[in-house]
Amino acid sequence: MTSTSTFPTVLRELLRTHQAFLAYAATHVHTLDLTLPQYDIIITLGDTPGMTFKKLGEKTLITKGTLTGVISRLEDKGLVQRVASETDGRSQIVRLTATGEALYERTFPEHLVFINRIFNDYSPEDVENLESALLRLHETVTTLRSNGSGKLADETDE
Amino acid sequence: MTSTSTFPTVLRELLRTHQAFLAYAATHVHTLDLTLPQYDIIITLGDTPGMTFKKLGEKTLITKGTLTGVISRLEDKGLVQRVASETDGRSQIVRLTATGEALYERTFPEHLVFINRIFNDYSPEDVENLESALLRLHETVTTLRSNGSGKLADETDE
DNA sequence: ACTATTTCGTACTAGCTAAAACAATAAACT
DNA sequence: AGTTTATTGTTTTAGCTAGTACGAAATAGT
Repeated sequence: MTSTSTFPTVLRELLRTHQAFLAYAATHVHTLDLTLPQYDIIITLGDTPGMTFKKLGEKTLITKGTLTGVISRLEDKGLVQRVASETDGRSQIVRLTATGEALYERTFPEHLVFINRIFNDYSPEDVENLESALLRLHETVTTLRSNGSGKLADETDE
Repeated sequence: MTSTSTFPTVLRELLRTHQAFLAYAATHVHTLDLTLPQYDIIITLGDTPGMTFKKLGEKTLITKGTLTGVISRLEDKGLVQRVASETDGRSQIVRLTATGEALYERTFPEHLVFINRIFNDYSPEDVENLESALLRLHETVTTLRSNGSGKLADETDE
């Protein structure tokens, strides 16, 4: 490491790529007058009878506090609705309204085409390699986080 | 592609990995009472005579509007300062104060160790492969974005 | 039954984000 | 010179984000 580098370049590239992908996806979603998280909710609820906040948050990677706001905005737009759970007094079921379902049916196929265009020039192995490389990094980071969280300086040897 | 998948799984994994990495990096940075973007500014300015908002934004991937706020908060903490450019009446130079410089000197080495721990079990080729895979995805997305931005259905040929 | 703990969604805070509109300055062009 | 046009940083707006505290309901433990 000669390192005038700040974050190692691989990680900076992870941020850059992530950002570029979000910007790309947004170009399509914004034509629907929705934000990316909002559309993520729509396509997650599409073809389902609805689900609890908890499950919806797990699938979309949106934390519950944030989710409350996103769902409220979608409710204002008439695309989703909250229904009290019958089995659990604490839970709310979120599901698409008829309008939301119609939006999903109308736009999701073209959204898939739009997204999948990215991989036009990828072979199936290319995609798989990329995915497993990301998974490895993900798992490495997660493991580190649950172990030596916060502090370092413990030791460099081992 | 059979795809009942929402976002293709590779891309969802990109988001997840990105998110996991940020969470990991944050565990260290938060011990310094700084946010991730704030610390990113510190280490970008470290060992430099300062730079304009424009350049700082390009390096950290923070847009100018956001940058104004981040810099102001760092200024309130006494870590950076704005200096009017002598050559360009529009430009402001941002640079570390003595306190900021001291913080940088004191914390950056351990930050590097903390981040580089991620790649302990990676061979140099592993790192390089990961980086080039990300670069390929990045470039693909960027190219698509500048071409068929927004609309699809135009044509699949070219 | 009765307290204690956990879980679920909401409310609130500080902060990041992109996008658009703006004022001041600079550069380019006549 | 004087008039566009572009660039720089700030402001404003709507929205996402994590984190914390909260009330209500469920579960566990006694």
